[in-house]
Amino acid sequence: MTLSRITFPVEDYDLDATLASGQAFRWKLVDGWWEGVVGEHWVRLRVDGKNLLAEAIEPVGDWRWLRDYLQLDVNLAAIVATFPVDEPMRASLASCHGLRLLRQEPWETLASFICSSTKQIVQIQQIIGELCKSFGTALPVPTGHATVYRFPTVEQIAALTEPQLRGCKMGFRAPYLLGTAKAIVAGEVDLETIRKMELPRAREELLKFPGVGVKIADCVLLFAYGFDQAFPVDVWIMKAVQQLYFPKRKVSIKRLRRFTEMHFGPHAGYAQQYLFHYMRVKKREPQMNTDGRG
DNA sequence: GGCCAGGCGCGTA
DNA sequence: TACGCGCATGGC
Repeated sequence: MTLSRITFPVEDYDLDATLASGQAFRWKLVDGWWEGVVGEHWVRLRVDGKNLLAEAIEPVGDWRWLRDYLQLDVNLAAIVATFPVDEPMRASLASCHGLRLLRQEPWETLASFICSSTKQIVQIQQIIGELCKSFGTALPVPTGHATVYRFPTVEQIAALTEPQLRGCKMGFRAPYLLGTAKAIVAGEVDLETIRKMELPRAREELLKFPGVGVKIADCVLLFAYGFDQAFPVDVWIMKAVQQLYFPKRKVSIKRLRRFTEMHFGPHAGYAQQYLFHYMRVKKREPQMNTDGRG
């Protein structure tokens, strides 16, 4: 098999932060490269100065699948310019320049986040890894590299049993994933149609799936469909908004939601990702100040 | 060994 | 509408 290489000029693209930020779960750092699977392609990535290097197995075609996945044409500075100017956002941006949102395949994103509820990111990675290895189709890889697998198709998952899924350590999420796959195969909800909908209608459609509430729906809307206004509120974001914006009084989830919808602008989802990243870094390095000078 | 993790669904008030 | 709880599993 032939390996194909390409270089993309990039600016402000923090590959490490982006691929490890809990929006995608299949990337592994191997010998300084991020190795993963995008669609039916094994691929590895590295940023060197102002270049993003990519390698994949032929045939790779025009690389558009990768450009789209990595959102290389997005003008991050223009997005950041729409963020509110306040201390929490300043600190969040200071914690990480170049954090991006990916554009992932809807089914993989939906299935992954159904498996994400009350799980740590490392555990989600484990579950998804098991799922792909057990039920996904093997893909060609360069010689000397471990075999990788496609994310299982909707049909492949729908054909399984609950115990088979539980074998991937997903516990009580198994019937949710199975039910969702079956609903799609039965044509009850069409993931491609959602692409063309307005955000509220799109969210409504996703909420029809078992195991999908507002949080998981918003993750899919943001990470797969590119609805930048979607603002997933998980425990970290709850904590972030409560601590950083309302330190003196306890706010209800309802008020908190209304605040985020008003406050963060047309690219609220990006702002959310910076807040999420900031809170996680802050917990890891509690001795550091927000400006990084210690 | 208890606590928590990128929640959801359901029962009860 | 608004809580509160159980649900599997594993890292720390």
